[in-house]
Amino acid sequence: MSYAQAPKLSLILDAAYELFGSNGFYETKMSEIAEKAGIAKGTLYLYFNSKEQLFTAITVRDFEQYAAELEFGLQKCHLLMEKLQFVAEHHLRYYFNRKQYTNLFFKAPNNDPELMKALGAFMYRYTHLIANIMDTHGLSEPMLLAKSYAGMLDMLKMDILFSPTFTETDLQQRVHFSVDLFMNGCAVQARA
Amino acid sequence: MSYAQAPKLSLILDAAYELFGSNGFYETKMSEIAEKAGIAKGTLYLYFNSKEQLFTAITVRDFEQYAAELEFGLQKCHLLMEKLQFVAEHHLRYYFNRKQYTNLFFKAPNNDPELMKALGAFMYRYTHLIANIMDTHGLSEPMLLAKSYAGMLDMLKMDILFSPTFTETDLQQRVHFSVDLFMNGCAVQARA
Amino acid sequence: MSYAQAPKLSLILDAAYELFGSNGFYETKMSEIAEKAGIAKGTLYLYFNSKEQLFTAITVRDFEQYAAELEFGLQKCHLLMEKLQFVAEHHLRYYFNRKQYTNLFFKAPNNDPELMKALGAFMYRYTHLIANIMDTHGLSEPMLLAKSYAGMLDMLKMDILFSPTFTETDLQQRVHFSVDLFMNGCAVQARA
Amino acid sequence: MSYAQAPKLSLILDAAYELFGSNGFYETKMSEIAEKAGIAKGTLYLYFNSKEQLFTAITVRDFEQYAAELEFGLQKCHLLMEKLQFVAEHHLRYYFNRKQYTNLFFKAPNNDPELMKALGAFMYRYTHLIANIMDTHGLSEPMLLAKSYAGMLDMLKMDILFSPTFTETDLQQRVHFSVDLFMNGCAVQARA
DNA sequence: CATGAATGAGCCTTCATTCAT
DNA sequence: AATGAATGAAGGCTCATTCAT
Repeated sequence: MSYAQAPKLSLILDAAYELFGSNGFYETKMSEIAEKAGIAKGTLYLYFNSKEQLFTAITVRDFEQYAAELEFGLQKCHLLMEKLQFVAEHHLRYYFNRKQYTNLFFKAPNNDPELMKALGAFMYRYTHLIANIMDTHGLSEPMLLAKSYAGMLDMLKMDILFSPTFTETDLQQRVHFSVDLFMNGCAVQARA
Repeated sequence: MSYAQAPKLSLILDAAYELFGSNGFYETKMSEIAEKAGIAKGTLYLYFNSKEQLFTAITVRDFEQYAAELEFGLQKCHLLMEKLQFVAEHHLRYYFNRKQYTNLFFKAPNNDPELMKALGAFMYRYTHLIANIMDTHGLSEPMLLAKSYAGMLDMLKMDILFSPTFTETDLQQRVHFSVDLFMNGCAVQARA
Repeated sequence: MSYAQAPKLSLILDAAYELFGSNGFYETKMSEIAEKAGIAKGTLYLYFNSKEQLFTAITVRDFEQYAAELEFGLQKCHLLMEKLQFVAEHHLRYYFNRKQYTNLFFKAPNNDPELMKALGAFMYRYTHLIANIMDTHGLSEPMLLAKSYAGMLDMLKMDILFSPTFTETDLQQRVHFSVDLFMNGCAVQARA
Repeated sequence: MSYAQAPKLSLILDAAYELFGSNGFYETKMSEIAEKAGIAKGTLYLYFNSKEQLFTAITVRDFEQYAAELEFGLQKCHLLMEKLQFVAEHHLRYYFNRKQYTNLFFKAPNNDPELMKALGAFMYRYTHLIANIMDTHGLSEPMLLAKSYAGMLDMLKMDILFSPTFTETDLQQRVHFSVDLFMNGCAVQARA
C-alpha cells in the first residue's frame, strides 16, 4: 500500500549525523534526533541500545564511506604526486562538504569502548593507507611521513571550518601547496 | 588580614586542570573539582560564574603558559632550523609532559562563545608566531607553511598520547624528522 | 479449518504463570510472556485486555484448581482429624510443588479491583470450606478456627519456600504437628 | 534564626512510609514522596541512593520499632499465657493501628538484596523471640510452635485489614481466642 | 569570604499498548 | 486470527547552581 517505504534506520542515521555533527554528543538529545527523523523517541531504541551506540554507528558509517571513497579514487592514480594530490583533495573536500558538521569530529562521549575501538581502527586504516603509498614509492619511514602529511592536511582544513568565505579556489591552492611542501620542503624556496 | 593568603584560585585551577584533562568536560563534576581543590562546592562560584567559564579559564592559562615558554625559548634561536627544531620539541614535549591530560583537548563543551574565542585567539597567536619565523627567513606563504608545520607536529603527537611506551628518544626522532621533512621534503629521498 | 487447534490461551497462561511466579508482576514483561508462549506480543491482547487482567486470570485459574482438588479430596475423609490432615497436606504440598513460583503470591499488582475481588473470593471460599468442617464436627467459632488453622499452615509453608533442603519427610512432620497442635494445644505438653 | 529545624530525614521517612504503605513500592513515585515530604526531588537522593534503599530503610525502621516494643513489653510478663497474650495483642494491634498501610507488607521490590536481608533478619528475630518463650516454658518443638502461633495471628489480622467495622472488642476476642486455641486446642471443645 | 544542604530542570530509557498489514 | 514495528507517556536519577547561615 505504501509506495514510499520509510527506511527508518536511514532516517535515524541521517538525523543523528546532522545533530551530533552540528551540536556535539552531549548537546544533542535523543528526543531531538527522533523529532528530526520524524519518528517516536522509543523507536530509536529499536535500532540502537543507547545514545553512545547510535553515535558510534554514525561515526563508523562516516569513516567507512570516507575510506572507501579514498581507496577507490586512489586506484586511478599512479604517480606519487597524483596520489598525494588525491589524498589532499579528498581530505579537504570532506570538510568542505561538511562545514556545518564540525562538531562531529570534536565532541564525542568519553569512555565508550566501542567508539574508541572504531576511532582507533579508522586512524590505523587511514594512516596505513597513506603509508602504503609512501612505501610503494620507495620512501623510508613511510609511517611518519604518512602521519605528517595527514597532519598538514588536517590543520589546513581548519581554514575551511572557520573561514566562512573559503572557496573552491582556496581549496585547490591548499591541495597544491601541501603536495609541493611535502615533496620539496621549504628549503628549496630558501635556496632559490 | 591573614598573612598566609590561601591561593584558592590556584587550587581550583589546578584541580580543574587535572580533572578536565583526565576525564573531559562533561565527565567532570563541579563537586569533584571542589573536593580535589579542598574547598566547598559553593566556593567555586565565588571565582567562576559557571562550569564553562572555569573550563575556559584553565584553557587560557594553559595557552598562555605554552605561548610564553615558546616565545621565550625562540629568543635564543637564530637559524631557521634552530627555530623549527625548538618549535617541534616544544610542541611534542608539551604532550609528552601531559600524557595523562589528553582529554583537555578532546572533550570540551560546545557552544561556549568565550571558549571558542579563546581557542581561536590561541590558534591565531600560535600560527602567527610560526608564520613570523617563516617570514623572517624569507619564505613565501608563511601562514600556510606555519599551519602545515603545526599540523605535522600535532599529528605526530598522537603517538605520544596513544603509545604507552613512547620514549624521550622517540620524541627526539620525531623532532628531527619533522624539521628535515619540512625543510627538504621527501622528494630528496626519492631522488637519492 | 486447522484440525490441530493451537491452544494459544493455554500457552499464554502457562507462560505467564511461570514468569509471574518466578519474577513477580512488575519484573515480568509482556514481551517475555509472548516469547515464552511462542506467540507475538500483539496476540496477548487478543486474549487479555491488559497485563493486570492476564495476571488475574492465572491467579483465578490457580485458585480454582486448588479449591477443586481440595474439595474433591475431602469427600473421602470422614473423621475430623482425617480432614484436618488432608487440608494441611494439601496446603503444604501446593507450595512444595511450586517452590520456584513463590513470587506469584508475593508480588502482585496493587489497585486492581478485579484481582482484589478474586483474592477476596478465594479467601472466602477457602476459609468457609474449612469452617464448614469445623461446624460439621460441632466446634464453636468455626470461622475463627478455620482462619487460625489456615494461618498456621501458611506460616509453616515458609520453611518450604526458604529452606532449599526441605524434604517430603519434613512436610509430613509439619502436617502431623499442625493437626496435633490444632486438636490438643500445647498445654497438654506442659501438663505432661 | 529558624525556630523549627526541619528534620528532613524524618519528613522523608514518614512520607515514604505513608505512600509505600498505601500504594505499594511500584505505584509510588519518588516525586510523590518528595512532594508529600515538602522537599525537592533531588533532596531525596541526598539521604538515599535509590528508591529501593529508601524502601528498605522504612521497612527496617518499622521492624525495629515492632521488635523493640515487643521485647520491652514481654519483660513484664511471667506466665506463659501472659506472654502469649501480649504477643497476640501486639501483633494484632500493630495492624489495627496501620489499617491504611496494608500495602507496605505485600508489595515490595524484588531482587533487592538489602531488603531481602532485612526481611529475613526480622523473620528470624520475631520467630526466635516467640520460640524462646516456648522453650523457657518447657515446650518441645519451640520453633514450630512459634511459627504456628505467629501464623494464626497473621491470618486473624486479615479481618482487621479487610473489615471496615473491626472494633477493639473484636481485637480482644481474637487475642483470647488465639491464646486459648494455642494452649488447649479444639479437641477440648469436642470432648466437652 | 566560605559553606554545603537544597533545589529542580532536564534527559535517557523502558515497556504496556496499538494498529496497519 | 496473528503479527511486530512503532508509539509515547512516564519515572528514576543527575548535577550545575543557589542562598541562608
